[in-house]
Amino acid sequence: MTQEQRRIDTRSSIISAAAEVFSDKGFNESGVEDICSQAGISKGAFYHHFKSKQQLMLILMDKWIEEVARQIGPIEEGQVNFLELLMSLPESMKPAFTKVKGQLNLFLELYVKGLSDPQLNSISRRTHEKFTSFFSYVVEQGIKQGSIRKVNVEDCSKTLFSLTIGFMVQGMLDPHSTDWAKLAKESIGLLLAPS
Amino acid sequence: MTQEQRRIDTRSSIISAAAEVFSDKGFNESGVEDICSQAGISKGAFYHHFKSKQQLMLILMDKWIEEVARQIGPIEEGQVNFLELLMSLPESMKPAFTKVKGQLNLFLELYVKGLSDPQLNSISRRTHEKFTSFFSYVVEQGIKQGSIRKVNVEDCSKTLFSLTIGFMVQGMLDPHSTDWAKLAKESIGLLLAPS
Amino acid sequence: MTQEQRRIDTRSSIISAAAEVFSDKGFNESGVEDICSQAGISKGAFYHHFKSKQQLMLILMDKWIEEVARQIGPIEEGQVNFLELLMSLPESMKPAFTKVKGQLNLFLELYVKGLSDPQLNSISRRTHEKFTSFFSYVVEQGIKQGSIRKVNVEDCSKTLFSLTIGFMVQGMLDPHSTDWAKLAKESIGLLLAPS
Amino acid sequence: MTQEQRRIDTRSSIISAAAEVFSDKGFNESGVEDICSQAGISKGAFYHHFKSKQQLMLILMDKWIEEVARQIGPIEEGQVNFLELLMSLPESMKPAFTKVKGQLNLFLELYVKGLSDPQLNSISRRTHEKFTSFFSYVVEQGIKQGSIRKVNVEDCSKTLFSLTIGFMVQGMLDPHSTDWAKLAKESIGLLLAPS
DNA sequence: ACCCCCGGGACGACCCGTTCGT
DNA sequence: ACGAACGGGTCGTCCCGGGGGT
Repeated sequence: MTQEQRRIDTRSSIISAAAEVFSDKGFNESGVEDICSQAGISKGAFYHHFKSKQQLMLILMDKWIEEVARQIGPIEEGQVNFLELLMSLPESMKPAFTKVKGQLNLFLELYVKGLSDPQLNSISRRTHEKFTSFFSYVVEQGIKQGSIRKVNVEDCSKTLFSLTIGFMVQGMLDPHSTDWAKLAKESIGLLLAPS
Repeated sequence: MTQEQRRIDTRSSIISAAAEVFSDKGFNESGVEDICSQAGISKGAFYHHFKSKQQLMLILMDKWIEEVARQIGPIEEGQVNFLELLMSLPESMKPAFTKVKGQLNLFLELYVKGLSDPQLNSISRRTHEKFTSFFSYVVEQGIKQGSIRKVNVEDCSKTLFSLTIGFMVQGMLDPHSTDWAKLAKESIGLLLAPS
Repeated sequence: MTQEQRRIDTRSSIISAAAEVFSDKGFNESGVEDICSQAGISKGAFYHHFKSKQQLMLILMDKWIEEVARQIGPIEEGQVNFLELLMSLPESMKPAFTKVKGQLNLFLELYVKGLSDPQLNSISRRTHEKFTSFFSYVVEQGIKQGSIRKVNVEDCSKTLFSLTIGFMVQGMLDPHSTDWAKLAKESIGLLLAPS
Repeated sequence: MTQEQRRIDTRSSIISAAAEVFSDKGFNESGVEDICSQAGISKGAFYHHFKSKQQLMLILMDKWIEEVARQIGPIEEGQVNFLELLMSLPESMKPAFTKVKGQLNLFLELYVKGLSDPQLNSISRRTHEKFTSFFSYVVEQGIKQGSIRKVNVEDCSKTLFSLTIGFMVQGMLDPHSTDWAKLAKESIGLLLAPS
């Protein structure tokens, strides 16, 4: 039991150390050594738990993707206005994003690398899939409900994904001069409100 | 003169070799050695012309940014419908993008890195600035003209930039299943057409 | 008793795993990990039974040497022709060698290392001693018997050892093109048959 | 020119440093670092000249093999007694061997590894070939000349190779108690002298 | 007493961007 | 413009110890 506990502790201390270090300096610029000393363990321990730096990072990304999926996932069934849900999303995710602010760097770095690097490709694809399937669902429901204009669901979710990425990027580049959440909200409104 | 010519030739051969190699393997993964052998020169020559790998890359990005600016820049004054100009932009840039397809990888990689890395930050900022100022101009004119709905110009250009980045990314992830240019066009229409 | 049995089982499973792994990949190239997983035990168990990889290997070699000694050892007292005994030795050992074919690699590797490495020196010395003392005995008897030409016994056994090693090596290098046992037999005949 | 000279100097200083270090500690036990500091150069220089530790060692072995081939190679055409040539060989090679005494360790280590390791196999094969073809030639001539008994040339050269290896090994194990060259001479005599 | 897992930390070969003498 | 040399840094591996658990 104690043994099992120790294992888990060490493992998660490595993971959170890695999250921090990667976020700080980027993947390539982070050494395994850095992560180890940050986690207070040895390289032996590191390679006992993970077979490579890359694998650790993949795991990290998986967690991130699942985390995001969990945040956008649960739509309270009930009397929701789906358009409003969508429009309020940026605002409601703001705290989540600012919390893991550093992570976003890493995530985007890897996401973009995944566009061309076959080894990381699944990161990009899965992220894309999580978001677009969510958007598709919401838009579809909104259309049924009448709160969202009749649009092509597939296309629409892709456009929404564009906005998501685009505003993320701009939010990182210049976090303060603009209220990105508000802007996103308005854009969504323009796109989807019934005329 | 011959000296001068040779100098310029070498320099540009390095640059285009770098463009190719970087695009192929990414910045970190490309060695100076690779670039040199691709350009058919020695490391001595390389460091004679550029003081570091990073500097070369910065120069490369500069060229890229200027190139893009040149492509979107010249608006034929005259009887243009500014909304249509905007809407046809994705389509008209398609060949330009597919031609330098590999470059886009590199550009996005660096652009995203620049979001957090102070050394590369100017890449991201300047790119953003080029695009948004162009969008601002066009939207402004369009509003005057009446072809574009009355919107906040600043905000609108940011939204357009979001779409630009977002569709670029998705276009790289999955170039064939969707006609991204058409989709972008429609999105722009929804956003900007006078109601 | 059950305890004791288990202990012995584990121990010998480690030993035979080591024999296999070492033979396969050589001593340096074999990791303790490899041996453990091959034996189906943990590293902890390994170090419970043996104090180091090297010690295990020493033990392994000891077994090998004793095994060989046992094979060449028992000479049926009685009406043997000692020359014929010697000449038929290569043939009769052929099956023994081909069976443990892989082992021979390891043995020679360590034997040769032992020539210069003080830590392994006893391997080489003891092997040499086992063979030469056996040869000495046989030759001596053969001379008494008259089946072997009058030669210097010491020198002769050294020459026989040379042939042993030499044909082993060549047999490994090229097992099939030549009938090494037959060749060895003839060589021995030439050397020892009474003129 | 000076540049070229420097290149050659460095290269050969690495090679001789490697010869020394390898001989001293064996291949696996020698670090690239050791070789570099022994040669008074940096790791960068090392990898500029050789692509791996292994490749360097292969080159070293090549040189060794060629060197040995050169030593046994040139048979003065003229009035030689081929049997005597063969019998005096061990004696005449004694100085050559004692000079490169340390090398022999390494050579045997690699030779034996080459028996099973495909990457090193050429070392063993080529060595074997150099020796046996030399022996074949001499024996053949000796037979024509009448100084050597009529034997199967191929088989005979293999037996001679056995003796070569066998006495080398024993000579390393115990250099002083026995006059190996003399012993080898006698063995050859027994094998090849016309009856 | 036997065995397991976890961990330690030194060290391995190799690569890299860069400088400097020619 | 060349290419030899530099030397610090990389990830990953290795052999081994020690504290829990059965």
